[in-house]
Amino acid sequence: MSITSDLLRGHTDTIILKHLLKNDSYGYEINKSIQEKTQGRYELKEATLYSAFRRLEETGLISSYWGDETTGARRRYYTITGSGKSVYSKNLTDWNEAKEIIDELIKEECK
Amino acid sequence: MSITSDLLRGHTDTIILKHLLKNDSYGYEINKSIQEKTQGRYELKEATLYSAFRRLEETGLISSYWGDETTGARRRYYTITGSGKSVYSKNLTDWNEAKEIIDELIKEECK
DNA sequence: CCTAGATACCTTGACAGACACAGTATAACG
DNA sequence: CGTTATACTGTGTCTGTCAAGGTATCTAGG
Repeated sequence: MSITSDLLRGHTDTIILKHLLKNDSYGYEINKSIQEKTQGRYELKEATLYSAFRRLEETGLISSYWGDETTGARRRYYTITGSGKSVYSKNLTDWNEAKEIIDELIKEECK
Repeated sequence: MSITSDLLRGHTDTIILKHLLKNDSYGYEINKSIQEKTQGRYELKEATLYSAFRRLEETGLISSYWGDETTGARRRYYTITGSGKSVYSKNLTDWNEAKEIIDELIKEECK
């Protein structure tokens, strides 16, 4: 991973929720998708990913079911809930605000 | 604080380093400055701030000295080191990259 | 047939940053 | 003389991330 994980910290849940907006998905696929989108600059570590699933399910933002694959490894699919969708929206808003604040606080003034 | 602290996590050091670029400063002043700049939307908790100072000093990014105030509470002033300046620059670069990655990963596609 | 690699998931334990809470001390103001 | 503002410090806790290990299935190559 090329960028420090602390900068991504706190975004894991939002990243997952975003991936589930379009359609149900499962851990491995979400992670592959993240790697492709970022050209390998970022990947969720498995432990991080699956512990995020647990957290999100416990707080009711996603729900899950086992896929009915007759072949290959089993997959646990996740669905975003209504509450998950509104948390996603709020996180997007928060992120836009945070971005501004951080920029303001760390950018060098030119004078 | 209006935004969740996890979004700011990892930026504390950079925020402090940035404040020390212009001139030496001390904890209380830095925090006041942050609150003013963000119109109270963000403040570093004292424990966070002072433990960051300790961390930064241990890793040689800043150095410190006691002010010679003859009146009022004592102040510990901090100075950014050369190494601190280059870490600051790197953090700025990292942040710009992280911003793009996060945006790409959490923004809803319109189709 | 056997093995390596890709797919897919899970658990445990440790770490580090942020914070709540508590404490210390000085000066100004009514 | 008590409150508020200034200014710093220490202890202990919480939470997200990750390293490291494990399980199981399918595919392709030798």
